[in-house]
Amino acid sequence: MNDVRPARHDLLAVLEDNGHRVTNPRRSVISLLEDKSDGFSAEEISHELPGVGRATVYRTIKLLLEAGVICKLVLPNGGSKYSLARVEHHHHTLCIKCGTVGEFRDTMIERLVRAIGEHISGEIVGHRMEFHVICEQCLAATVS
Amino acid sequence: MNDVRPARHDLLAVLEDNGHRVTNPRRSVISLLEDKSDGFSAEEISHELPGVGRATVYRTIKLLLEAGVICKLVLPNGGSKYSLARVEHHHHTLCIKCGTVGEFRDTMIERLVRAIGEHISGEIVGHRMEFHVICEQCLAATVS
DNA sequence: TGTGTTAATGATACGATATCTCAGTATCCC
DNA sequence: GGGATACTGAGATATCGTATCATTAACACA
Repeated sequence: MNDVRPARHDLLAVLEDNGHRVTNPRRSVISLLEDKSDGFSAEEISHELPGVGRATVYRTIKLLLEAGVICKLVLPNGGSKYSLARVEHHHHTLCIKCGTVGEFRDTMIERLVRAIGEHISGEIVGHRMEFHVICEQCLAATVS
Repeated sequence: MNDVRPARHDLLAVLEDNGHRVTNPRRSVISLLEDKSDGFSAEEISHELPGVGRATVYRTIKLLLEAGVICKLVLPNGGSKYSLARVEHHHHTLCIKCGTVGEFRDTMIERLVRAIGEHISGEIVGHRMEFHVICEQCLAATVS
């Protein structure tokens, strides 16, 4: 638990390894989102990179997603956020105040999934679990 | 587990109790979605009710959502489905083939949430858990 | 180091989803 | 039955993500 080490992949190298070209727009996108520690949205990245086309931002994010180095989180309102996939299989916390995304890993969940699987009709092929929280920062801000 | 009894609320009465008017468009929407046992989307309802404005469909669904008698499920692709909230607090299964939504209740999950809460920074205010499955029908269809 | 193949780019159009606006209408309290 | 007002629906608008396609840049190879 909480073994969220910043196992910094070289995202550019990942693209290269997957047979994609290293271009300037991709460099820009990647260097920006490597600094985002608490999740980011595609539009956010796009706005912060006026020199890069919106389509390219979306395409780059999709490539990284397919490579498994970032992961997608669909918000309750239907929007999407992404976060660097620091740990292999993990789940997310989502602050309902500021939208910060965190990640954690817990083997109890996997055990639970297996246990529940035996009681559900059909075949389980995946699961999604997320916690809606008020993060430390927002808690502190509320108290004041 | 699996205690999904059809505890049929009178959805119209719920609206009334919340101070809303009973109108013909709302009657149409509600009577249609009371027959949907495996989830529905707003657009789906709208298409099946050409006589009712799209905005009204969305508005009615939102009212029912606020009243807590239906619940919203955000799909991995960002779309939304809704289902009648038959059991108080429950979780969903989502067939990745046909999109059918099921619901189930399991106290193990709640216990797990409490246990994990002690290890997560911040305050947990809610959670969401869903299982991606291939439902019985789709399994049967695949075998043939 | 040049060059050709081909992947990548970005402006723009498009589709899907959901909300907003606002004049006209229906509800329901009295 | 009448009136205040919540509700309706057509259409405009906003947002998110993808498709199109002419132009440009990457990179393997000579």
